[in-house]
Amino acid sequence: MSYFVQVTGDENEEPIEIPTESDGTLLLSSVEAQFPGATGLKYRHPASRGLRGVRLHEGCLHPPDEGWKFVFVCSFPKENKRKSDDTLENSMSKTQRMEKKLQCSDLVVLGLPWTTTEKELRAYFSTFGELLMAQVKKDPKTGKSKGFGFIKFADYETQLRVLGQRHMVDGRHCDVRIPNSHGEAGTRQFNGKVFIGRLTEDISHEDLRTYFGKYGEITDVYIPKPFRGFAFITFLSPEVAQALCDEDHIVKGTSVHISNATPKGSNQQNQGRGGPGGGQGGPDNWNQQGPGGQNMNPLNMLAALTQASWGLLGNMQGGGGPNGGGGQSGGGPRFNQQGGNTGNFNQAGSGPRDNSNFGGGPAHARSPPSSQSTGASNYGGTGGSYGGSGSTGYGGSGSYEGSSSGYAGNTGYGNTGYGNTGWGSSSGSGGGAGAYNHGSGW
DNA sequence: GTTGAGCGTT
Repeated sequence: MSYFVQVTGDENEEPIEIPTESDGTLLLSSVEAQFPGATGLKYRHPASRGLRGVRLHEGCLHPPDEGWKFVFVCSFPKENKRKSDDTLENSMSKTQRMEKKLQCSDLVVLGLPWTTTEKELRAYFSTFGELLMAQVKKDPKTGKSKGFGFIKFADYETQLRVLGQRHMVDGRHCDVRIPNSHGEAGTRQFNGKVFIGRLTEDISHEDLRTYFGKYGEITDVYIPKPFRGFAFITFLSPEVAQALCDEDHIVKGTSVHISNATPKGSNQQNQGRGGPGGGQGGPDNWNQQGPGGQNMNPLNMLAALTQASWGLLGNMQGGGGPNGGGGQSGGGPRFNQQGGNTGNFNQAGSGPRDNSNFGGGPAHARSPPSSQSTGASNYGGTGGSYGGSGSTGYGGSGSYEGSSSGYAGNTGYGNTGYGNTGWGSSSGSGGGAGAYNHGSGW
């Protein structure tokens, strides 16, 4: 049984109760579920009146000597501070307004303890967001749990978030996946996972979170033990993950290499991932795939991912943006290394604290907030949302090596583009060379 | 009374 810790994003806000693990620790991921971008907790000690940090080790927050009896306040990296949910909900509503609402699917929860009840299942997953359904499958005769269940969330972002990480229910690691009841390959949902190579042992979970948190909200960090020289980081936004791919970054003085994390056992660079492969499995189901494949450039992936996973397709008509190239052939998005003016991923709002990102954080900024320029956004147009009203221009002035490509014409989201059939299915109706518009997925 | 990869009586 777990205890509930009162956590707030700001000292003046009403706390949210977040369940601890059975060992009494509180998972940072549980906190992040409610407070995206949080990197730790602090509390005001009654005696010293000072703020004290909560010990964090490998994603587990350890209670102070006094226990979890205080109200704990989230720590955020520098300017990343944000109120718990305004950014989230703002961007969400915008996203949903412009698109048919991103629909949640039932999710299967594998690996539940035999003893976990529906109530407990609900209690746990409710901490991520509104839960519409929770059931534990049982043997009709004995009434005993079969060790798995199903849940469904109300908000798609919640689903994304939950899919993006491992879970601990009643002391057991559980996996949440999109069900494949129809036998075949099943549905692998891209969850923004990247492979971090050339890692050194002195780089911790926290180091990775701190460093890469600049680029977007992180939902999971996994460093295999014993140490193997690499790690996986999962971003809430697949775009952020893809944008970082194939880059070198200096973390704690070490140059680590970021590349795509692909499911083990299939080399599917060119297969279009028709039936998205294997599950959303644990970290060990992933291995590195060399970045060299011809279709593996970030833009390709971005195209597919953006369309597929965010369901912007039907409306991705290009043009119209401030710098829009008209028609359906806006230039491909260019990711600015340093937030230059051509950055299509800079949001319209010019400030470093742009509340229009999907994940709340600098989700689409290719660079840390501090270096964001005032470049107009072609990503969403008005309001700088992920497809706000008005412009839908994805393209714009920044092209990729001069090629232009359309982003329109994907087949959609729910049952075709993303979830169940595959998501390399862009039809490529864009103009120009269409270089990034193939249905080959990645 | 056990178990630990998987996929749902409606």
